[in-house]
Amino acid sequence: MEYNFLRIEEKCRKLWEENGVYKVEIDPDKPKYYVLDMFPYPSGAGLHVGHPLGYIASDIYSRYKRLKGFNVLHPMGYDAFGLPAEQYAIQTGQHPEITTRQNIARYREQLDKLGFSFDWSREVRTCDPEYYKWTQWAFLQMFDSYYCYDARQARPIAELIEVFEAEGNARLNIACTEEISFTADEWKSKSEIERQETLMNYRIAYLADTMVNWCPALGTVLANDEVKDGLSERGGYPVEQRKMRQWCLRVSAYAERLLKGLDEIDWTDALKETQRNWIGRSEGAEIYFKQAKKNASEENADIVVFTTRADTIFGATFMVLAPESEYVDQTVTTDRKAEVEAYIDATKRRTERERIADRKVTGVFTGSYAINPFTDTEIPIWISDYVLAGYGTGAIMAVPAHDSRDYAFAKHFDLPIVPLIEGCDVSEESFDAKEGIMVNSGFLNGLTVPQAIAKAKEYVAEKEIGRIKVNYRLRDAIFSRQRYWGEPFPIYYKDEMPYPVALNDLPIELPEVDKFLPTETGEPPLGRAKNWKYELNTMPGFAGSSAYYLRYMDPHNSNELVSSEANKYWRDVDLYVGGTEHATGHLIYSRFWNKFLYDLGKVVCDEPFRKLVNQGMIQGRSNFVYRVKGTNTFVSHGLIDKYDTTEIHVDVNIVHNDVLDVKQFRNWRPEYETAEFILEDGEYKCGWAVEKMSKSMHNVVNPDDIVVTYGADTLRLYEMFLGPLEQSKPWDTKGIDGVHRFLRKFWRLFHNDEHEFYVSDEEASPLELKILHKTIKKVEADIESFSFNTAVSAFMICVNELGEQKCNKRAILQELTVLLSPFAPHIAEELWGLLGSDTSVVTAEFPKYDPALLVENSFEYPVSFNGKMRFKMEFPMDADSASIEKAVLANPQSKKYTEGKDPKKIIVVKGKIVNVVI
RNA sequence: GCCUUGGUGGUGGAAUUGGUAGACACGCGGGACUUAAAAUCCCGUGGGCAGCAAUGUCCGUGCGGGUUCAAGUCCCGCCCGAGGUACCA
Repeated sequence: MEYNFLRIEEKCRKLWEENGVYKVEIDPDKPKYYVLDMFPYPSGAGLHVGHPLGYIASDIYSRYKRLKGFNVLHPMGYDAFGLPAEQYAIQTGQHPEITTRQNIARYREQLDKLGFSFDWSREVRTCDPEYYKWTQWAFLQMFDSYYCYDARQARPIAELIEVFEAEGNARLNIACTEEISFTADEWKSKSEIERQETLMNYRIAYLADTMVNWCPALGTVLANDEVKDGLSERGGYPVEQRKMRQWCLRVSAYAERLLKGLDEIDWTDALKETQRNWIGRSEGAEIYFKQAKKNASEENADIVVFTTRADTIFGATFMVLAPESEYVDQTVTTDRKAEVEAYIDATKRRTERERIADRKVTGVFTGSYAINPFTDTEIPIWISDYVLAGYGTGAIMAVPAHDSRDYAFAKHFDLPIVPLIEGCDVSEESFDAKEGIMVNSGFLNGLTVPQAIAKAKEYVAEKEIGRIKVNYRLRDAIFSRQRYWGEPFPIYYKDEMPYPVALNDLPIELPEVDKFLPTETGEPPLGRAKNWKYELNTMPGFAGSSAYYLRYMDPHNSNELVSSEANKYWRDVDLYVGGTEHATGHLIYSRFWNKFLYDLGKVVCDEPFRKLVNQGMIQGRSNFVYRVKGTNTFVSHGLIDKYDTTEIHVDVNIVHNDVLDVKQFRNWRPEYETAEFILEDGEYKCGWAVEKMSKSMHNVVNPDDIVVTYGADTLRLYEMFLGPLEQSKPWDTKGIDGVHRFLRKFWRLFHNDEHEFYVSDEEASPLELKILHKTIKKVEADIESFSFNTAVSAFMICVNELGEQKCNKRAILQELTVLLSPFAPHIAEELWGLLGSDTSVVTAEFPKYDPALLVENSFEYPVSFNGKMRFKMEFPMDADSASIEKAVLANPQSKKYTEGKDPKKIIVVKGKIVNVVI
């Protein structure tokens, strides 16, 4: 009976399945623990070895927590709506639902082979109407809510209407799209449509004309986090700015809470920092600039700017408006009109990518002037695309001496530069640092920059020439997609105004269409559906993934997203494992969504994910062969300098430790059947490179292949052994043999030379117990700190040491088996059975280590002289410093290093080291 | 540019948080078993110098300084890689 992993693993899967060992129910007698993986998008390529990395880690932790007596919720599902399935559908006509279902089946098959302890009875799929019913439901709740800054929470729209009827909106401090004001009478005199339009200004899910990232190639808009460098994340197509009427979510209303919440959760600093930057809180002031009389009428509104450097206002020598700014109309003078329009037109035509690519200074003068409220001087108003319409007020006061962008602009258009900080040199570049003493700044002179900022803000507020303001970079999420394969909006239109579908009518199911393309008139694909009376857009990918962790708590509930009983028991995700790529997308939206549901009283936790661990990405490691040009001869990597060769990617699955399997290579492709090889040391050595894992580079390693060759337990251990979980690393099968060897050795501890299962009932020796308990202690500490690579090492050391002892004692092996079960569940289960247990190892108890067994009675002290370790000495554990000092000096070897001198000092660190200073 | 990370043998990576650098594994070299191979096991393996040898000795954690009895670890100044972000006022 050799270690036959294929037989063992199949047997275990069946056993677990038949006994439903991973099924979990609410159990008030046990503490809960919720371990969640970011659910995968089931792509057509199937699972590669990179996917399971995080799943293995979370599975180890889940199994560990189970052994520790926790009631562990560890579910899995699929993020099944998305672009690739739809793109495939457009190309082939195959319905995305069919391909998605096939892909899911394939994923499931692959996942099952790896021995995960998921409770599949709780599986969710975002494209399932029973699931997206609750996505639609949440949307309607947002449609029916507004955000109150004073209460710091979302409230029902009905409440707002009451206030409007009673006193208008003057006293409200609420999140809105546009600042407007009206009285109760004005509200009452509004028509139904006007009222709906007004309410739209406050809804958390609202419709608005916004600048969106439009991707013509995909025919849809994209969220900011779906655009990378001006290209779409999926497909890499150009993206341009366009004004469109779109559904949006008022995420920005939650900016402050999203920021504050970060302080309470156990995420890495790097990830929290990324979110903080994305939210981008900046404290500053809005300052009102009057337009100079000579070219302004009385009604012209003040131009409001946002600045974090109110202290520099004495150096504001001009103003700049964004080309899309609403101030453009009131400032442009008749004689400048043509030029200004030409400029605005030109900027509109440039895509974001073009703007990033060539960063030339461009701009145009409006012809108008504004009055600097601090200096009372007139300053020109310009327009330039370096000012963004979407941030602050879309207008700035330019301080060329202390802002590099303003500086470049001033130099280019020859505008005055006034330095405001003592001793700074602005002849070559601006002085952007917030340090130094103010000069040329009236009443701010002599103050330090931070003092001046505070004083200037105070002044602005006092004189009512502006107000103190906190600005956020975080923008509302665009929530419409002009796509087929997504959740339909539960919205219908009457007189062009949107109205919610009744809750009883949910879900609004995705209709059938003849093609998955936009209609001839340019409407989204849903425009093709017969008798479709609802919104034609669908929801974006992040809609379905924003609250899926709640649905797992109560996945079959048809009355509620999650029952309050289930929610009160499972509360929040204790451990969330996934990639960093979701830092500014899913992990912001989810937190927002959860906070909204929290405001509604539907969930009990404000933050959804208590602890978050990011697994690193697994990159591909490509291999190359080198063909001599014009021949079918291939040269080993060490000899390529001597030939003129072409580098060719070779399938990594026929390369082992960078050595090509020549026979398999000849069979790989027909054209290589007759290949000749120039070998070195009798082998063909391949070149290699680390690249993204992809089909075209022939470096995709499928977990199935590894499982067939080595077994799931080896794969699990190896992926953990590869290095720290958080670190990105190339996949490399070098070394997998070592891990497999460990499992075989482990197996042999229980088997005699005739391959029969054999354990002795003898009592374990103190040394054997010590080995075991040392391992228990180390492995437990490593699991707790997610240091799975060192835990695997500890197992290897343990087995080596027990092997030396020829230890096959039942007591030792029983505990060791349980200890190993989170890492290599199949082999552990099999041995557990062989040891005579009639229950599964899954339900065993994690062994407790006994500190008494680890106590040493002597310790080997390294003895150093001037910090250099020279030799070691044995001491009893209870030796005191004085006796150690004495013994060290009495040691004949010491004489050599003290060179006859008396030591100046002797440092004894108990249990650590002795250092003699000469 | 800014933020976050990381830099240790031929390779992946350890190092109890300031206390024996290189655990564990791969690879490589040597040996045992075998007709042979596979499998398995044992020994060696950072570099230099000295020695038949046990061993001794110096140098070594990206670079240059510093603090300390003691630095891979702390401080200051650089260099390089990875990820995020960027006319955010």
